[in-house]
Amino acid sequence: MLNGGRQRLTIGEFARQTQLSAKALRIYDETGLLRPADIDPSSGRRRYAAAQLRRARLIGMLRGCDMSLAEIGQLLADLDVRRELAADRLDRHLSELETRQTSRRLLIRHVHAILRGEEPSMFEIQTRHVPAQRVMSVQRRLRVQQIAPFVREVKTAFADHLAGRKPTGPFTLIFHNTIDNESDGPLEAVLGCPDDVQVTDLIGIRTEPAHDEAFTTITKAQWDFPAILAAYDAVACSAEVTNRPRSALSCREVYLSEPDAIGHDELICDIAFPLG
Amino acid sequence: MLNGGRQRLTIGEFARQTQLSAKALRIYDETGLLRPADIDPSSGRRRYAAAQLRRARLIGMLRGCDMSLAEIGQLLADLDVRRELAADRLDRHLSELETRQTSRRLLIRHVHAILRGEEPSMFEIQTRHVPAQRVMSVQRRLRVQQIAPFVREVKTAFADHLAGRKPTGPFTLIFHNTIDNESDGPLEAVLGCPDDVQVTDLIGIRTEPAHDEAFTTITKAQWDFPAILAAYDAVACSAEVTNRPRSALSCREVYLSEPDAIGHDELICDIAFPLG
DNA sequence: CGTTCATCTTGCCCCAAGGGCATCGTCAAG
DNA sequence: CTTGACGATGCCCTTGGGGCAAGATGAACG
Repeated sequence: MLNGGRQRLTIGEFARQTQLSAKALRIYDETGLLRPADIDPSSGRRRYAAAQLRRARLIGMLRGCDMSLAEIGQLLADLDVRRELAADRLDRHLSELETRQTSRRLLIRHVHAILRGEEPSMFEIQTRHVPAQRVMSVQRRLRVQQIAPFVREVKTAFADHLAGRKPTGPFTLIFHNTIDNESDGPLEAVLGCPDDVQVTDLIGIRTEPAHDEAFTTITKAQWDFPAILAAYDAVACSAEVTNRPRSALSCREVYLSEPDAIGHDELICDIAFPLG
Repeated sequence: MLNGGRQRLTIGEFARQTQLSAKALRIYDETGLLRPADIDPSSGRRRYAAAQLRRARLIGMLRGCDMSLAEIGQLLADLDVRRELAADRLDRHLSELETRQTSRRLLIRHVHAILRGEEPSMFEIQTRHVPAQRVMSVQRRLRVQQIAPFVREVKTAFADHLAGRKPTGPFTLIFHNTIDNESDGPLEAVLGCPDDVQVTDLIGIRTEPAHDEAFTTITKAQWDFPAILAAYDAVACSAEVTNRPRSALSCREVYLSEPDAIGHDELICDIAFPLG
């Protein structure tokens, strides 16, 4: 037989040889991740080539590593271009997994201390007064994965707008679930600025009122999700917070360092709860 | 004020103070994980007590550690009984996370070698002849989490049925995707037995045909999911398998040791592919 | 007192990555 | 030619919510 007559495997046979389910293979076909070598035009049956087994098993292993189909698709596209790109993507995925695991470990230590009835020893809670301050402000609704790009964008915009002048206060993320405005925006980024800085299309100007706040300073390792929940919990449970009424202001992260520029054990920001 | 008049928080206020979403709180209410302290009978509004903040934050942190709501519910129930039970459950969860991460790391090493174009160095593939053998057999369709209990049950049944006599072959799991219609193929557990052993309600008797097979022997660490996919891949990609036609027989795991009785670096089983 | 607007309620649809079932079409062996 | 094993498709289910709509309510303001 000629070209069209090469050995073809039915979906069941292919599934058996790849440890994948037929249903999964149909999904990989639909999403374009792994198209069968050809499809019988009369019956619609998928016919796979033996040469596709490698790719199918690779997909199965990457899924086993909790990589999403979308990311697997990108990795396979990279692989067709240059092997190193795919290897780099895999390395990035592994390092995300490791960061996440380290973070969960840290959080579980905190929860364990709580379950044993101990008071949180990993965080030192302090109190301070913050004077009123004029700030540049950008506010937006976004999902967890969109936070990092948003922060990068806003930092650039703030720096451009200051045009070389010094900010008058630290870069701060404010997590309000409530805003009297139209946008029910969860996240606001602010940066203290001199009096003569004006609004732009992107950047608003407002005055953050003076207040007291309870806070704790955390390292970059404690800042990764989900470990950061431990810090929030520690501040929220502290006597300073529970013994005074909560302020109408939302809780916030006050940055001391540039996240990309520091190591995991260096201090990165304060987790701060305004007090009423 | 008396009992009913204590300070109550609306769902929005409660959400803000716990870093949870209102939607999540409604789900925790529906599932009984965290019922509001009371509900306004006329408007149906949920009203939370300040004392519930601790439990809510605990739930948030456990979710951050990828614990399911069902398991969180069990942990909280344990917590009401005795603190140590909850702490033990948390430890078990962490150790599952660690095992999983170790396993993914191992699998990613294998995938990395593949991406670099190397041939798998972590597995030595061998070939052997397996003579025909009379076996006790139990076959069932089940999901991944059901495998361990099934194996325990079947091992006990086999041991009881042999009544002290020695099995004539190793305990083996055979993964046929091919028996029933669609879905994850059923799992068959077999154990070599003397000629006079008879069938029971649970246990069937059949003769496994003689065949050649390619196999590799793996450690317990390599046996955990998903790392075991690397071993399957290595055997499936080996010259022994690709250069000979596949047998009609399904691939299998031939056990050398009792999983619960060995350490992570000890040998546990062969991954074997029958050859045609 | 009424009005506004923020907030709350429920209900519905959506996500990934399939599992499982039913129905119907097809292929191959006896 | 029949039968039974496969395959294709479509629909509903899962987890833990996100998002939105419509309607009800509460509180603050004039």
